[in-house]
Amino acid sequence: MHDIKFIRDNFDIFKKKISNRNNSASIENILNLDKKNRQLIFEKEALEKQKKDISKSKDKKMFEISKEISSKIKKISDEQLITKIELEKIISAIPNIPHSDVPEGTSEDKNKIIEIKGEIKSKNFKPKSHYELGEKLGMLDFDLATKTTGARFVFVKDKLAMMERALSNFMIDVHTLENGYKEISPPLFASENSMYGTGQLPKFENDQFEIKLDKGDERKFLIPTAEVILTNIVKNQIIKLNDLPLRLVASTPCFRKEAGSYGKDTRGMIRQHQFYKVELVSIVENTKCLDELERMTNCATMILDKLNLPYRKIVLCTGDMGFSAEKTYDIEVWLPSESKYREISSCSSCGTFQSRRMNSRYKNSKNENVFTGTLNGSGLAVGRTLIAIMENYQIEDGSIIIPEVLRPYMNNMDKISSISS
RNA sequence: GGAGAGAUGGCUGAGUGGUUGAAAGCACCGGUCUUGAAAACCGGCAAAGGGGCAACUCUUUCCUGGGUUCGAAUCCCAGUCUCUCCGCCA
Repeated sequence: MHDIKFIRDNFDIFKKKISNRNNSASIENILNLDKKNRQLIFEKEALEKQKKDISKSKDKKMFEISKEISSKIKKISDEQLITKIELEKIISAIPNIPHSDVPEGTSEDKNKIIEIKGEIKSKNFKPKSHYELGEKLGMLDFDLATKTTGARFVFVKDKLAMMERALSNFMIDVHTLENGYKEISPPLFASENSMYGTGQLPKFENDQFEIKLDKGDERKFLIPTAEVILTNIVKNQIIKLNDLPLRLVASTPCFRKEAGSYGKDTRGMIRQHQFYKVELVSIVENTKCLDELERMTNCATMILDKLNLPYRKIVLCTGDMGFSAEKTYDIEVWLPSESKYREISSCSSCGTFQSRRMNSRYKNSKNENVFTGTLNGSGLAVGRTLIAIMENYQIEDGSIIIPEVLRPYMNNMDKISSISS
């Protein structure tokens, strides 16, 4: 959520910054609505004052007048409420303002590569895709998922299932033991309000799976990422300065409709309706967001370093960032079968954008209540990491060498092959 | 699912129709004392929003939404959530 005062005082700057993002919201009406809203508040408060004075005076002669004032107040405050809702509807659909050091651009070609790391090992055979490898091993079964569930799901079986589980455990261990994150096992449902807090609603409802409840009261959604539920932990809260930074990690399934991705990545498990992800969330003093973003991104790349997977780090341009982000690094891992880098992590600072929506604050050193900074990043997407290992660690016969660091998590096996299983 | 109890400021917790925005305690901030700290003592301390260059001022808010009343934390109705007991259950 944006600060209306900032918009009011810096409308041209605001407009310009927002125009860099893929944003369709019409913002021209904001100033008018804001002005109208404040005018109505002013009128309403003047009447409320009159009424209050009468009540205090306990002057029976004035009681009738007070009743008349009440009906006037009702009328004005109804109109004010409508105005305010309309204003909030517009503002809540406007994405965050990009940080000033984010490159401008409308599409991904303007993203900037920051770093390329890890050795891409050339193979003396044609690398297979993860789904060829997995199906040949009998450990990835897309047809079975189609039978039981539908498109964009997969059964992971046997040693690959074990590796998937090992990856989650390995990543969480690194983040809890080395990087100072606290492990959380959260609910996988989020309330409508929580979804609003992190910015999935109202604009991206079509991407979300809503739960059908027995009773018709509050709406619930399957989390599209643990970011939603972890970040909302601090919703409506005033945190003590001493308790910051708050660093949380969770491994959870994530559920996404992938609306608008029809035809994209239909083969394999790159893009599924359900996938595991280890998510990092930091709640920090709002002055420390960018430092924390660097730190968090390093925590994510650390996993790839330990797994010896080649990757690159890019900074997203203004038009390619997610709704709530002010700055985002994507980490892309090398996939030999496609001869390209594919996203495996995305780390974002949201500044105070989410905390305004959530009303999450802390007392700063001057003892003032100020909005927290929130960050989230994948550390990493487990399914895609599995893919990356399969493809990068494959040998000619279709077996997969298990990365050293994972072996302790897999009964010290060193290889997955159809023969051994 | 059945029966009760409850929801008040960062936290704990008084308060059943008229200076109650709300006692008290804790926490926090400032000060005195101390070589320093602690303790003790003194003072300050809710939030959001509006107006004003500012000092300041006004409005709203005691779970949420309605209602009664000139006036509601306090009375009435509906809802949400929490706790206790019983039942059921991984």
